[in-house]
Amino acid sequence: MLNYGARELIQAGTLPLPMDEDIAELLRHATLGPVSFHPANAMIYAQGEAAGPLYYVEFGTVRVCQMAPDGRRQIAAFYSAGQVFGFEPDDVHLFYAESVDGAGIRSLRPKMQEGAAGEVLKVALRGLIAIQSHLMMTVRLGAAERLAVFLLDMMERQGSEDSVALQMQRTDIGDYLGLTFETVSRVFRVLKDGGLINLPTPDRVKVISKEGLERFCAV
Amino acid sequence: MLNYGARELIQAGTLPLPMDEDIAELLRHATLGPVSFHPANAMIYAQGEAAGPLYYVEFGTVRVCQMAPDGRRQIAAFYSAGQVFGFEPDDVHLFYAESVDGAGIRSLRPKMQEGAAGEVLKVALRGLIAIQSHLMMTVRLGAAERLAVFLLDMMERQGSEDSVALQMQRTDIGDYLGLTFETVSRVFRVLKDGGLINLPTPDRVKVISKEGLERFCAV
DNA sequence: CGACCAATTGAATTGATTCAAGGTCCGTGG
DNA sequence: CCACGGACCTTGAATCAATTCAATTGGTCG
Repeated sequence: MLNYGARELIQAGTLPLPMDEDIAELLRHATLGPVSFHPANAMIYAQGEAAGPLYYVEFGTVRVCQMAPDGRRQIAAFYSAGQVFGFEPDDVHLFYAESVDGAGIRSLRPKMQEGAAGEVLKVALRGLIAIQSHLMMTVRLGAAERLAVFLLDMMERQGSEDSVALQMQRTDIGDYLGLTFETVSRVFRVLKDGGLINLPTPDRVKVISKEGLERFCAV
Repeated sequence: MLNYGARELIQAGTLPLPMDEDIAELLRHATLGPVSFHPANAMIYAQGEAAGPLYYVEFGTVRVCQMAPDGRRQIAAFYSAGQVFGFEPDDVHLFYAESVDGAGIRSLRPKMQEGAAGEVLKVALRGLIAIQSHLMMTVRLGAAERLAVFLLDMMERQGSEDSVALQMQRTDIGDYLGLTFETVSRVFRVLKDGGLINLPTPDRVKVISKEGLERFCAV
């Protein structure tokens, strides 16, 4: 369901994929602010703050996270150029957003009088589903499987068949996958020793066997 | 946000709470089928099957799950009397639903021509958010914390201040919390030895210190 | 060159799982 | 009525995966 109104537009995916058509449609019914630059690790909005506009990523990468009272951080999603974030189901932000690597962000205010509500909902729902299926895979998979899924998603997002640029550091990957950064590092080594990937530099992954990665995560 | 249209009606909660107003409104714009009885463990709809109507729980408990190819099962949510389930973001069921303990179910077909789409979306979104925040807590909490959160949620759902009736067995609780049934059993013992709960019977939990349980899961 | 930050690696520890018995409750049939 | 069988729950011991703690390496920028 949801085939009652929002239908076929929603597709599960582990990472929020760029969904050009819907976003384009959303942009058409919205006023975009100017590009503001957020240096690495700068906060975009805070947990607990009143939810305001949406945000459109012009360049760079953004992480949307939740902080537990014990200090542990869970990253719900990464957003990169062309994607929209800032949806939250409440008037107050339950999550906070930060620039990962220096990002250009525009505020995006849907023109409600033009009936943009439907467009907003579509994009919002897709985002929710993406986060949900990411969490679903996270709870049941082991460390190596999680990283394999992550790499395959990144390849798809970046439109590459054999390499991934990691815009975020190990700690971010860990908090996204529910692992420590040491475990992420160790798993990279396991995949490398297994001949599935290469790490020419810490922030670039050369995928040698996509099939090998896929074999891990048969979901 | 989603404060564009679906707003304040959506509230995060770990378990889908009965949301009388919204559900009542949804029922008003829908045709309800007769009550059909599903004995314990009977399937209500299958994974992969075309998504059809929604379902309203008259009595009993229902579990909505996903099966991984390796045979591991993840329960996304439990639904009990007065709740609606069967929402899925696709034309095809990504999840399957079963009766837990013998449940009476009515099919529920929204009357789209009467503009029921909005009502459906509200209820659907709340369900998604509930599942999401449940998964969010699952990934980062330890076994005892997960069970504490679960018990507190059950208390709230059942409107009790000091006891919980467990309609489901240990395996179900385990698959819901991402634990094995042995671990669930062991954690019950730990909580009991810690003086936080009592287990007069395996399916009834007497909560001695709600504060003690809450101290665990400060989220 | 030195300082700093990220990443890697190792060793010990923890937490949950797996495998393997028992124990309890309940319904059925002798 | 009691014995038996089966389903579920509990408990224990060994194992395994990931974390924690502790260096060490590598790269980058003053």
